[in-house]
Amino acid sequence: MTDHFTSRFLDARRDYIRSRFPHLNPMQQEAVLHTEGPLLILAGAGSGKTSVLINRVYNLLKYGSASGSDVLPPFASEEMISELEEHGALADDYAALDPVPPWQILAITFTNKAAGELKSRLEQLLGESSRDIWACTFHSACVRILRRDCDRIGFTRDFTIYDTTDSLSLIKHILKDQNLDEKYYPPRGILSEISRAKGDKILPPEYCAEAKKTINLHRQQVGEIYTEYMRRLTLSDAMDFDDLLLYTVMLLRENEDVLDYWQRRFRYILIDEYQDTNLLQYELSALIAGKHKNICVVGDDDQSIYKFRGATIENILSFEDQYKGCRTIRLEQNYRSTGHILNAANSVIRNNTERKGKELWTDKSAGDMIELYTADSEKDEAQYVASKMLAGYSRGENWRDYAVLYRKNAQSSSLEFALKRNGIPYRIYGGTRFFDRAEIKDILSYLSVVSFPGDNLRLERIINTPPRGIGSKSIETALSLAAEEGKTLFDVISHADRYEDLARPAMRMRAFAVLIEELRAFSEANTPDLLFDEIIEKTGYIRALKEKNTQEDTARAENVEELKTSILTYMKESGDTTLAGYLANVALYTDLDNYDTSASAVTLMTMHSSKGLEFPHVFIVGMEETIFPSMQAIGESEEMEEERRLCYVAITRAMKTLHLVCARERMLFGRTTSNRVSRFVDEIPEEDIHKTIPRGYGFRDPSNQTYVQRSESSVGAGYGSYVVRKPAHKAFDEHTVKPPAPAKTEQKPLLQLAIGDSVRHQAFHEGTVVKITPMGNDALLEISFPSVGNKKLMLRTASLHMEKF
DNA sequence: CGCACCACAATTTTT
DNA sequence: TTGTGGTGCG
Repeated sequence: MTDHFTSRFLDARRDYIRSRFPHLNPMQQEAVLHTEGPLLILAGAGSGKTSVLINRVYNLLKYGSASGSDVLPPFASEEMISELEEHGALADDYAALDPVPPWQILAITFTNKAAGELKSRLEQLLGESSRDIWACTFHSACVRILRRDCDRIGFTRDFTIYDTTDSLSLIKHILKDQNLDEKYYPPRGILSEISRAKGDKILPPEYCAEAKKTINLHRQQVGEIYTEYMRRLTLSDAMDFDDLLLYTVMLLRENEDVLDYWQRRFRYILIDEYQDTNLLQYELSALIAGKHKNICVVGDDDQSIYKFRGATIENILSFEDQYKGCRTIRLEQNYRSTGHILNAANSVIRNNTERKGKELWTDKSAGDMIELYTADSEKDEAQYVASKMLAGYSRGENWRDYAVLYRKNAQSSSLEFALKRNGIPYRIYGGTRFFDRAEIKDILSYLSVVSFPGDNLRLERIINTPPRGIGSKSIETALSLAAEEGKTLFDVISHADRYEDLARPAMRMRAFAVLIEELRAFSEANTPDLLFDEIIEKTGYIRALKEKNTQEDTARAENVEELKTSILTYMKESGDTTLAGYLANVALYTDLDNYDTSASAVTLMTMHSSKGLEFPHVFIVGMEETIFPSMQAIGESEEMEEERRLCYVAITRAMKTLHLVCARERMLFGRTTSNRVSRFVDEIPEEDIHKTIPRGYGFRDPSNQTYVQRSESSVGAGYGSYVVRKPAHKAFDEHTVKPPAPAKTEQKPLLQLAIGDSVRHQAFHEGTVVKITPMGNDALLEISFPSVGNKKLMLRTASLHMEKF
């Protein structure tokens, strides 16, 4: 066989395999075909990276290393070449070289949701065999690795996972015990300091040593807290989120056989959102990939928005140095957004200096221009958003195609009100999470304590919930007794009668300990869902809530019921009926995992949570200095760049239309404030954005341009508008001179309605008034619309979009 | 021991 | 403005 033959065979094979991915562009194909050795994919927003990931896995499973290898199969022949070239029936078999078994692939994503999506798309493409692929987050991968060998690092198989709330409350306890003032030692700050240390692989001894050198008393004290924090976690057989990574790295570093096992096991590693990884995650991936070096990372330095929680953009910026001979592929064709939107995104991000440099392009049309609307107030801002949505809905758009993005969660409330008043269905993501609710934490604490009574933190949480006459004083006494004797709180309360100091609560404490023992015995023989019932029954938790009979407590009781659903779902989906398994799963679970794209409702979320999602129509509200960019980023160039990346992320969520909204004044911490329009708006080229200032603003812009009327037929009264044809650089003057108060809101007279009246609504069409409830100088209407069902609308708002007939 | 009231602060967030 | 946490009283 000649070299010529070899290269002909390899070419034919590669071309054949490439032809199996006709739906991908050449760059994407390259990324799919490069199977051997390190690969860095710089994937811009909307460039189809998920597609690439999935097809890469498909290629590995189907053709193995064939497309990336120069090894010939045994018995390579001329016939095989022609079969490949002609795409014959046997071509598939001839092309394959050592197909990769699914269990040798590890695909790491950042959220459970992304992992779930990856899994389901792989299953669609590959069927059954995709089951054995590890598609999970760093954290859940670590849990699985740790469970196998946790005895080597001094944990039991059933170690529990502390979430941020647990960690926070542990920190608070330690502060209290060490007589430290939360004012000078803010628990959140301490926790993120500890988290940062762990992320940089600095353990308490090293941290304390470093702190001693600095003669910084505060830091030394933090070192003490850190030491104690770790000590107590270990005592409770618990790990926090960072520990999962930390201990896994330590396990692999210190145990060659374990490292060897996992290195052999995972021949191919894929990591998504690499720009969001920290040092620990980098090290973990380097360890596992250490043998085969088949590591493929996907990321976008421009979308790195989590530096504040320890992500280091360095990982992606220096990947090429860390893996010599690495292949870098850029995916710059955007399949999501139309021209103006993309141009705006490129123009904004170009102002950052710390980046690899990447320019998105599209072969789509320019599409609609970006709209900038300058609202009066946050109320007006919200009403504008609602009106635009109603207009869209009346043109046949679906609610689910709309999203409103904002910088911080607190901005959601005015939007919520506006959407409610207008009868627009919406969903809010973020804010307080289901698993962070007190009642859920309570029940989960019961489950944890049943699983491991040595967990002082959680035992303390439930010892008097619902109230059973064990007050904080008694708990404190018991805790210090436990500390003195080196026992757990549970040990002490089990034998409370042996301690003089606990004479009074002794009976109640023992009764509680007996309750836990009984539940433990029960859990030995029963599945978690039955244990849940038993806990509710024996503790009277729901009963206590229902007795209060307030609306809030009823909602709480419902949440608790909902928790049972989560247990049942877990048991059904994983086939695992162990309590420890469920608890680990729950700790790693978040609300975003519940994100349901099929619901017919508009989406409200922070720009951060929107990463990875896309919507046909996007509104970004609060485009004002001190809000976005946020107050704390102003004057800090690194943070400003992160804000700008956030802006880039937000803009690139939009597929067809993008509305930016700023408010002339808004209520901030109970004060009316007025801020200049966001610098990011200025960074968008004039030809991509169309600035609207509502009728009634009688002020001149600095460049003395005339306002030109523009017709806006689709939206009702209140949003007819004037436009600056060649807008001034700023939407309004930079010193905060307030323009004369506009007289523009609710120019339409209120409708005079009675029950039974027929109305025609702009978006919901014809309907009949079925109920009117006066509320102050407004009224709550309930109108029956044959096309959409019953809607509750506020009279004042609805009058803008509705007429009587 | 539980509840009510007042002071105080106030991004972003996944696991 | 809103939510939280601490204190003081019943």
